[in-house]
Order: sequence, then C-alpha cells, then structure tokens
Amino acid sequence: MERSTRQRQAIREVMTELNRPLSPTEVLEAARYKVPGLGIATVYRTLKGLVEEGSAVTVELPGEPPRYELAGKKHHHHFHCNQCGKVFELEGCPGDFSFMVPQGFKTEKHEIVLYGRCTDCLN
Amino acid sequence: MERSTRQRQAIREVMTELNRPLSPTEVLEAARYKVPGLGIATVYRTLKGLVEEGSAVTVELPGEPPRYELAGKKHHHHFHCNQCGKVFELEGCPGDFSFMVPQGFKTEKHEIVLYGRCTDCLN
DNA sequence: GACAAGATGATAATGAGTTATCAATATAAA
DNA sequence: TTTATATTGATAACTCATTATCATCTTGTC
Repeated sequence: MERSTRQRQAIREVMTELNRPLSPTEVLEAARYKVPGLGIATVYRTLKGLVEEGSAVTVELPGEPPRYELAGKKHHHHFHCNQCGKVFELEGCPGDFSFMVPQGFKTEKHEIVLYGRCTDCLN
Repeated sequence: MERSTRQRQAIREVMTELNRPLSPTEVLEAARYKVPGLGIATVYRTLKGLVEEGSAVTVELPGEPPRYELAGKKHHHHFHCNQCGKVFELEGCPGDFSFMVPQGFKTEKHEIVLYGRCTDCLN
C-alpha cells in the first residue's frame, strides 16, 4: 500500500460512502462506477492491504464469506436483510450476557446479528 | 435414511452424548471410537439425511463451516471457545433487540454468539 | 442361507472464494 | 521527460469443504 492509485481511491471512497460492510464483489461493483476497468484481484489485494494497515476490519457473519468495513467505529452489531442480502450497521447493544454463560466459562467477546427486511425491501 | 446401520447409530449417539454443535470432522472423530473404519463421506451423507428428515439442524457461526446439532431444542444461542474451538449451547436470551433496529426495518430472527474460554480450557 | 437393494469407504471431482503469476501499465521521484 | 518499480487486470492455480462415483459390503426380507 505505498502508492496512491485511482483504484485504491475508488475502493476507499466506496467503503466510506456506502458505510456498511461490503463483500469484495459489492466493492467491485460499486467501485467500477468510478474506475470501469477495475479487476477483482485488485479489490482483494486492496482490502487485504487496508486490513493489514488497520484501516479496515473483517466482518464475519454466519454462513457468509467475509465482508469489510472501515475501522475505527465504536462497538456495534449488524443487520442482515434476508431479501437483498445487504448488511447494515446497528447502534446500541444489550451489553451484558453474563447471565447466559455457564459456571466456569469466561466471555471475552460477543456478536449479535439481526435478520429481517431493510427499509428498501419493505418500501 | 432407510436402513439402520452401525454407522448411523454411532453418529446419532455421538450427537446425543456430546450435546453440542459438532462439525462433520468432530462427528467423524467421535464416532470412530464406536465404528473404527467410519468414513467422512458417510458422516456427510448421514448429517445431510438427519437434517432432511428434521432430526438435526445446521448451526452456522461467523467464519466457520457449518456444525450440526439435534433438532427440537428450545430457543438458544452458542458459546465458541477461542482455545479449543468447541461450541457449546447457552440458555437464556435477552430477547428484545427492537431498540437496535433502525426505523423502517423489520426484524425476523436474531443470533448471538459469545466467545471466550470454556471451563476445560481455563481449568 | 440367498438375494435385491441400500449403505459404505476411498478417492476423484466439484464449487466458491481467494491468491499467485506475469506481461502491460501507471505512479512519483529525479 | 525519463526511469525504476509498484500496481493492475486477466486468468490460472490453489484451498477447503462438500459431493459424486463405484466397487464392495450390509441389511433385512423371503
């Protein structure tokens, strides 16, 4: 990640503008409006680089290949639309799950995923 | 799933006895104590059959291939040990996540996964 | 016990996602 | 501009999980 290229700029822009976890394919499709010839390999390379330099993080959802979002956001969870497949960020968190944890277990992290329909799909 | 075989019995037994979501490989390893020559193909075939007949369900966790648990349990979530990789069932659920959902979204389902160390790994 | 059909195990094949390769191109420093 | 080299895009190769294939073995009925 040394040089600044049109491709890398486009990918960063897309992630900022859409502001939700994106799959490599979603990044490709969105960034091709800015850089038509963009290739999937460049998307994978750039996403990997962004994660390595700490500008992006991987978002894993059950049964899905990884998505990517910009780093630095505060603690949050995700909503997965069952219709369009897009993933959105959610605010808020119940926070305490200790009542669910068996004796002797120690919790270090948690993930919540809500599933349903987004506004656009319900329109 | 028509005939009763040693292999199928062993696989059902293992799922009942261990009572946690198991990957096909975990099923294979555990069931081989009962049926030494057991092959991975039979495990996949049997798990698929159990799901089709409604005796088992698929458990998907972020970034992991599917696991399988016996069907018919009440609503629950899972704990993933970061050390041994085993997944355990949890009781209880915060239940209401409506405060996290944006205007216009409709929630139909939720998943919670806790990560940490299990008793055995903390011992 | 004999037999037909289902089941098994080894392994080749598949599929989805991701990475490696490499000639051509673009960046940025001189 | 020139130039060294990082980057790109097309695509072959790879990885991992899962499924298909098929000769052999089992089950369960007669």
